[in-house]
Amino acid sequence: MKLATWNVNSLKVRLPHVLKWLEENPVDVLCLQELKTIDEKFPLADIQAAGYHVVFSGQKTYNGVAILSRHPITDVVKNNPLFPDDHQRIIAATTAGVRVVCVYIPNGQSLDSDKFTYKMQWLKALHDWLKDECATHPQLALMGDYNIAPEDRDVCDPAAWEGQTHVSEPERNAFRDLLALNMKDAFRMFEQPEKLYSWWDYRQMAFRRNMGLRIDHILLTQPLAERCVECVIDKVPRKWEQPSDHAPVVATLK
DNA sequence: ATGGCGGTGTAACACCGA
Repeated sequence: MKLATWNVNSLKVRLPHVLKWLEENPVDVLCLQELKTIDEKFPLADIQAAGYHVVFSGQKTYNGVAILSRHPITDVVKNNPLFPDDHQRIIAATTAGVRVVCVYIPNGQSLDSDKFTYKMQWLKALHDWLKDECATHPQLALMGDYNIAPEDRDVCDPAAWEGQTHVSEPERNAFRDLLALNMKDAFRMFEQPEKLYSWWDYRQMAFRRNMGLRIDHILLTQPLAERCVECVIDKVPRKWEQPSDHAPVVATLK
């Protein structure tokens, strides 16, 4: 069984990429972030025609998340019940026996901004909610765009990023707090190539120069971690025409 | 130091992302 996550940066623009990628990578579950579209404009028929069940929570212009699955989807929750939020950044559901929590964690902009305060409050509320969710659902996967590079080895140029959002100690502490809910970063369970990232800026030919960050993650509770045999970042669709700036992350469970 | 690029909304540029 394969679980994947991908920030598509506009599903309207990236639908052909998603369909092509799913054809080549028929994963069981795919979490999407940054749909940037209202629910009325969600390409439901195209996704269903590709053989997927789907649930989604969108809004105009920003944010928006979805869960696609080859298996029936039940018990859908939109947003964190502990954190009233105008942004559509969380959708959770049960499929194939797994509680899938799809997140688009706030960017944070800069450490002295109101958006950073929002990010940290959002992360604390996520932790508090997941504490209960993990107890209720022992087989839980927290997947999405975290906008956090957990360690310096997840950053192309740590010196250049110092003092910026995504790499700060408060954010990294929040990431460790999630791991402390007895979850494993699937990517780090295995030997990995050095300098492998999941996001590269559109500017300055950052992808060709591999100037990236690893900010998209799959965290697995212990029972799922025990089943996990591989976790990869697929850089292939980042090379396609008009790509998302993020690459999919894929975990394989036995 | 600033803006690079790309998407959205809207119809020339502002806002946002990371």
